[in-house]
Amino acid sequence: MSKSARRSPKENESKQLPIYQHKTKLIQAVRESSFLVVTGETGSGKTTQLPQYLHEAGFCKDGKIGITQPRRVAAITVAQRVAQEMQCTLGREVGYQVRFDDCTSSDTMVKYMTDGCLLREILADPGLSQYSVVILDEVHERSLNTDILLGLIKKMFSNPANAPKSRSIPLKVVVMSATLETDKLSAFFSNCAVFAIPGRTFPVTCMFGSAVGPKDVESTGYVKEVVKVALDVHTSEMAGDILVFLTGQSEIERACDLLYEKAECIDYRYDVQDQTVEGLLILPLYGSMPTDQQRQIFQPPPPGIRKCVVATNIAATSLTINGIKYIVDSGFVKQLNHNSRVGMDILEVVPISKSEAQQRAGRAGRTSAGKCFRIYTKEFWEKCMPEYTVPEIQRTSLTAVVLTLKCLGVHDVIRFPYLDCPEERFILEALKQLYQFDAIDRRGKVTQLGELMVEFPLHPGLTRALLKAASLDCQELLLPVAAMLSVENIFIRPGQPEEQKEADEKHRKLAAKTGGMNDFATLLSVFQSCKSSDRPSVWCKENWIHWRALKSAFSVETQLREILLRLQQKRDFPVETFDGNRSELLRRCLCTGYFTNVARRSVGKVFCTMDGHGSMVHIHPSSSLFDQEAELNWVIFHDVLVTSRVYIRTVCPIRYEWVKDLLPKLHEVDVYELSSVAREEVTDEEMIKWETREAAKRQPEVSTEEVMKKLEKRSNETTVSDARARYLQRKQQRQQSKAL
DNA sequence: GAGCACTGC
Repeated sequence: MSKSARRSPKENESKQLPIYQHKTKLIQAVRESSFLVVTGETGSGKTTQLPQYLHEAGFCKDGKIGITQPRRVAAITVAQRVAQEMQCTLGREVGYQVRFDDCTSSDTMVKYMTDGCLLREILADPGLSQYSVVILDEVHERSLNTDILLGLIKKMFSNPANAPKSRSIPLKVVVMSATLETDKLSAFFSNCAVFAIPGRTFPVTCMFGSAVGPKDVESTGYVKEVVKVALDVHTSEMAGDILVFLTGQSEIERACDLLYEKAECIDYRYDVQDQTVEGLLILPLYGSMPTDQQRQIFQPPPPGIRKCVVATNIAATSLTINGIKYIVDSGFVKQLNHNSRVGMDILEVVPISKSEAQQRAGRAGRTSAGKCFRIYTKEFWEKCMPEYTVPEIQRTSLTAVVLTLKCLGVHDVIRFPYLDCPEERFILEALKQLYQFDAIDRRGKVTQLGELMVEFPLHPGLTRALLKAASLDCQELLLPVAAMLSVENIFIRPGQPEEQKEADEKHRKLAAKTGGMNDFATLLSVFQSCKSSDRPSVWCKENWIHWRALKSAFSVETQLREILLRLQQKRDFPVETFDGNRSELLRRCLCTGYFTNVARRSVGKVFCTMDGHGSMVHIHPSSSLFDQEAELNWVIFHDVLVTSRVYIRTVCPIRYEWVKDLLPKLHEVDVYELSSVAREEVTDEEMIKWETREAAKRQPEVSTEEVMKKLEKRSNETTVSDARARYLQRKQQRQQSKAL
């Protein structure tokens, strides 16, 4: 196809982009070496232009150009724009692939996709033989999947002997990032060249405040302060919209309430048409908000009225709002951190990093020069805020990641080339869990079961339960449950007390339909009731269920069903039989994947986990088992939430006999022994030595009951009580500030 | 006796 014949009306526009001047040199740089780092801030045009340049320069002769994005919307919208610029139909030469939506064809030469999709492709084709160029975009965001891809690609090149032989020509790799830590990226890829492209944004003036200092890391006074600053901006600054960054839904609603109170006006929730307060349009924005309400954010305000969006971090990367000129930054974010010592995820409010603060400020300079009002002091910035956000790979449970790596032939998961290494105990914990699920054996080798498990986009425990169900021919029970547990929370709990009462009542009724004693069964019932309903969205509204979440659960269930069917046709599945009732069948399948999440009643309403940490937990009030008088001695649970107490959520009662044979597995393997196995494949000789040592350690006279008694005596983990103490302190301060 | 940020397969 000739260049002149395809001159696009957008071409002149593309030539205006900062990247255009570097076109020849960029193509040259990609030709000359295997790796290239390209840096450039927003507006440089790197995401849309570079793939086109490479396409034009003939890089598609031997394969596709693949470009990864951390988010679905980005992959789709960028592909749309590039297809338009190249004047072709989306899905032909230019396409995209995200979960549930594959818009590519055999003609596709330039393919945008999410990083998770490319990772899945590597599983099927470790040499990425279809690609001539792989471009990893937004690497500075350090998403889990991008980090894994970086390591895998580095490994692919580091040992030529290991390199897949399916390729005829060497792969070209381009890593694109904002101008952060570029030296680190270059060093990671054998000191490759770095290409810097200037961005095209406007200057943002940042100002520090006086309200939050180093002593206020635990306080919540920032909501009031943020409101004050926003009102100041409104009364004293030139025209331009305001974006306020807070940490969560309740805070945002409180801030919006305060904004109205201060301006003596009506409640924004009741009169959507009249949200203006003395020329200020107040709009909350957070992820779980209904989509039609979210859409309002993007509409320009009426003439003469200033828009003030009060948002979570969703506005930092995922959504871009036009016309923002002022930022009010609280300096905090809500972050999910995995704690390997307790095997729990803890959601906590922490100060943002300096790089994140700059990212937030940058949101004010998209269309013109802006201002960023930070409510914290310069001292807070210096003493409390880290340079960079801890990458996801260092604060997340690695069970699924380690299984993926193992299936890709990475035996030594500890010495895998990570850009930033996760703590060794995170990896050991993952190995231990995989061993407990029978996904790997004692040598750390993937079992047949593990090979099946890696195919499912689920947490390995849930996959384990699903596969058990499949072998008992009752997958119909588990498929919906697995789907429901892997989407966002489906139960709506509104802020208004009256609505809250109504929602709780509806949810209680839904639980009662299945006997009111099993939260997993409730999920199954909600799924089925909604699916068989004539008007599912209306059914959801009536029952205070998130229609959007349920819709995605339907898609997930279909996908899981397809994967299962494919595997059943391809491989031999173990077949077992079971006689017992349906409720027992469901619970027994769940036990196979959740025996790491078993708790036993200790004293009164307190339960004690059996996972080796012996944490004291309570059943969450949202559970149908909360306050049940019935004999409840053993339960399994889906997750843990640390707030005023350590709560377990999505719970169901089980019989001790069902997990009796599984529980010893929790203490069978010493993680430090596993670590030596993790490092490399051991020889038979070493293995025999190790097995002998293990056998000596396993004393047959120690019964499960005794192990459990020992476990119950262990005190609660300090980090959990720390998190709890922090929570209580915040709550108290909040109440005090309310009382004032 | 109730406090779930955001992504992704």
